[in-house]
Amino acid sequence: MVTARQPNLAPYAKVKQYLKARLQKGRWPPGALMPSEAELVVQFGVSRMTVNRALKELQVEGLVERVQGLGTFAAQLHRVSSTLTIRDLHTEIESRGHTHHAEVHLARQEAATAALAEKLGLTKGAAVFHTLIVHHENNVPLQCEDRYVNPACAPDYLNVDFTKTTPTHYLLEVAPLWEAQYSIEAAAPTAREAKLLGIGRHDACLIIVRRTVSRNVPITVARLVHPGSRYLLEGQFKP
Amino acid sequence: MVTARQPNLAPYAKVKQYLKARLQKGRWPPGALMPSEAELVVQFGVSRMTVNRALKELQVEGLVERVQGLGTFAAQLHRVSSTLTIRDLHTEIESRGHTHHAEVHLARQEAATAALAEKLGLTKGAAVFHTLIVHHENNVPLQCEDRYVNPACAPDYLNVDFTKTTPTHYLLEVAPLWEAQYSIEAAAPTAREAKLLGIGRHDACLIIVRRTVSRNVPITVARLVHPGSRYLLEGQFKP
DNA sequence: AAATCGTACTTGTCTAGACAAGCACAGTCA
DNA sequence: TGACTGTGCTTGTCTAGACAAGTACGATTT
Repeated sequence: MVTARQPNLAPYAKVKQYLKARLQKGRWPPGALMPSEAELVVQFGVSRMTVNRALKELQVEGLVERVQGLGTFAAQLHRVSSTLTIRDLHTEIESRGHTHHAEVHLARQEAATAALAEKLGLTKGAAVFHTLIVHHENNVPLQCEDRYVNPACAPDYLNVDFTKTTPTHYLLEVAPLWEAQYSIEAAAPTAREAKLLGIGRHDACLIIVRRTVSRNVPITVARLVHPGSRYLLEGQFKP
Repeated sequence: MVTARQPNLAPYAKVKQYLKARLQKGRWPPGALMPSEAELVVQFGVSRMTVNRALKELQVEGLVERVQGLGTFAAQLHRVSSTLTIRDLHTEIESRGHTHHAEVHLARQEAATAALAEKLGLTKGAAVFHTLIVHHENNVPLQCEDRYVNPACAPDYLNVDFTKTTPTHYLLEVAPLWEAQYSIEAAAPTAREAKLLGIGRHDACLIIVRRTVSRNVPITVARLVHPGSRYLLEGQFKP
């Protein structure tokens, strides 16, 4: 037993660390049967609940697979999955130590088209709030935010000063987030977007379309257009 | 107590469901103090370990925050984060019920440039494997895969028939995945990529650059170029 | 007034044992 | 041969109690 690295580690954490280290060293190839809870109980001299916790956490992390009646198996790791976090742009820019400012190009009430009404759970022609805001990082346009909001969720939306707070931030305050769908694609901007972002009509853009729902009521649909040359989504995966 | 929806639900799951439902209804605004474990023990007539499990799982899901000595609080939900899974392209296409085939345009050994050697943990001029493969979905080019592989991790890489198995799949078999970094951006393809994908030189592409590491040894660096009009990354967030 | 201490409450973790449920496999019976 | 049954393994879940550790707050002392 060579697990005496961290003497003050909790017992469940010791078991977990031991298994994780051996998994990484390739002790159990993907799909191989790992020691049972009973064996680990004897090996570490702890109770079964403690071993169970270690294994359950490894299962949540995707490192092992457990089957009742069969045993615990080393996971295949046949996928690269990582947590993609879409944060509030203002926060993201500030955290880089840069300055953020927003230009509000449009903020008004409109009548919903059929397609939009569908997405926001309204009827065609119902009132919706529409804002068009360009966000700058160090005075360079970074994002064109074209957003429609369900007035029922945020009646005061149009009175907010969006040069001081972002729509994302305001909406999260007003309506706690309970569901979101997004899609990411590369495409050319519309003529208007190109002009607002100060880029060419045929420059590639990274476009995120996001729809959020709170308590089963659609809140907002947003189209976020970023100049491809200035925006990068990054991520990391580590078990 | 109105939690008798699922009579056969395990006790810990009942507690969890109860709290989740009330959180969603806004019973506790973000940051509010929620019932303590002791209170829930009395309310549900279960042991503390059972309540603890329910709360711990809600914590892992990001719905509550717990502070030792203070209590359990409703989480802020001030972030949209979801698991972005990058799967093997072959599997992804097949799961859509479409056919996949690959054209191998290049598969040879080369000498590493300085930049490449850096990324693969080799010295400049060392041997690297280089493949250039175009993947088709229903005979339409979907991805141009430009990949460099560390020969130490996969000595037989160049002998694999990549019309039958994808490099991603083969490498995951040979070297279990332990770390990956990726970036996603929108940009124009190179002239060669445009030709291989059958698109215009100025059409927007979604480009994923991925670097994977196994057991602290870099395995491969890949540049995956997708025509923007034919590829979409989608995701969902739901607590 | 400021620093210290004690107390009550919280979550974090562990134990030893229990029963249920799922799976594989050997043995039995028709 | 084929269907059934028992047995021994596994994980899934629960219990009642215990001690540790962190926080807030009031009471006491300096």
